[in-house]
Amino acid sequence: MLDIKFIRENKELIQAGAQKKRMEFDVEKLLSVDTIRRELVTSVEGRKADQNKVSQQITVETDAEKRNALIEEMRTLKDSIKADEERLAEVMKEWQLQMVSVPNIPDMSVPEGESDADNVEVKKWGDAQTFPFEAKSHIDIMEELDLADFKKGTDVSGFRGYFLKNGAAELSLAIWMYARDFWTKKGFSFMIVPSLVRRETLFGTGYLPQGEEDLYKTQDGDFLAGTAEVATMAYFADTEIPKNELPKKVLAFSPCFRREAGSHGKDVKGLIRVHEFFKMEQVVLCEASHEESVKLHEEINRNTEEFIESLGIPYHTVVNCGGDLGLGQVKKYDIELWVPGEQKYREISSASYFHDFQARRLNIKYRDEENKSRFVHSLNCTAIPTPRILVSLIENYQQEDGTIRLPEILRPYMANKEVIGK
RNA sequence: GGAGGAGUGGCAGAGUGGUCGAAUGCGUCUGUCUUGAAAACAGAAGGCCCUUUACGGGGCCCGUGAGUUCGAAUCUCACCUCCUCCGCCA
Repeated sequence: MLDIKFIRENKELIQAGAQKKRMEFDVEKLLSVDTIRRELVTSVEGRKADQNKVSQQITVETDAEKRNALIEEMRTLKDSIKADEERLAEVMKEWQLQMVSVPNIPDMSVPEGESDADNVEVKKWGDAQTFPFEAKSHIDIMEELDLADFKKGTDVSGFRGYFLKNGAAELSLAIWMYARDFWTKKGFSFMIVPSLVRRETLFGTGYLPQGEEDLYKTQDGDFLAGTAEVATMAYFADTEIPKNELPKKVLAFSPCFRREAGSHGKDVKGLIRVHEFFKMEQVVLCEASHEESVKLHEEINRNTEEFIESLGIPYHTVVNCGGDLGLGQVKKYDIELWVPGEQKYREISSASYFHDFQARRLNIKYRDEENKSRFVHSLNCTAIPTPRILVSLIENYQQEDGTIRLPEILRPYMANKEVIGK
């Protein structure tokens, strides 16, 4: 959500932003609804003021005759107010629908482009290693070492289902605990948050009204969130955060559920794209300053890069083009890890900032230096998702004998084991 | 799942149809006093929206949304949340 006054004064910017994001949005349509809205509000409120004045003349002491006269006088006024109020309600509904569809303006530095194919590499780390033997896919490696069961996965859970077993299950726990240590050392507070969330939380974070088909829904009308960001942001909804607690940095853990509605044919095997997974997410709230947002955006993205570097997995970072940005995002980086089995980079992390887009919808405020109430800025970035991280971890660390060497940093979390074998 | 009770400002808490954006207490801020602080005394203080160059004017907000009424924190309905008891489950 953006400020309607800002939209009014910057309609060209808004329209250009929507164009850059390849989103259909007509700012003139919103503004014409807004004009009608304001005219109606002014006229209705003027008559309400009259009505209130007359009402105040009627008190307990008013005699019956005068009372009846005044009530009669107001009857036509009331009817006219009512008619316009009904019209206003309809206009407001349309106005709100338009307002939640206004795309946030992408940053100047966001490249033009249609889709993820147009994202621009901004950093590359590590060399895609060549193996002196024939490299296998994580699926083969894991099945041979009895680390996963995809057959049972689909039998039990359905399409894209999986079981993690033995060393892979332990490795998942190890990564979680290492991530928890890594980020708490950087000043993040650790939270385990719900995945089962109410509709409003998804509106607040910008996943609704668009994108409903990607979410699992319960018979009570609640949803299973696709990221811990949803509950974490909603945790702060309708609150005022003391300024000295900003920036607020949270490492949030939760199960995540995604229907992957638009990607039926893609990545149907293995652990790349699954319906149910776990994720550690960085969520940050800060003062309403573009510079602060940019600084923290770089910082949280760098955190994940460092984490990946400590695991020794080759990656590159891309800046997402306009067409690959969500409704509320101002700018986004994706970190993609090298997957030897596919000979390409696959997304592992996504870092976005929103300015006050989410905070407006969720009503998250603080008081600035002048004691003025303002909306915070919000940002988030994947810390680490499991099991997807296992794909590149296992494939990059596979050995000729079919076993998996463990990155040293993880060994303390794996009872000092060095290798995952049979 | 069944029965009952409750939701008021930063907090506690009064208010059951008009004089209530809301008593009172605590807390907060500003003065006076003081070398300074405390105490005491005096005073101030919410959000959203429309309008105005500005000063200002106006509307809405007592969990949320509808309704009754000339007039609603107060009455009616629905929903949400919390509490108590019973049932069920871990």
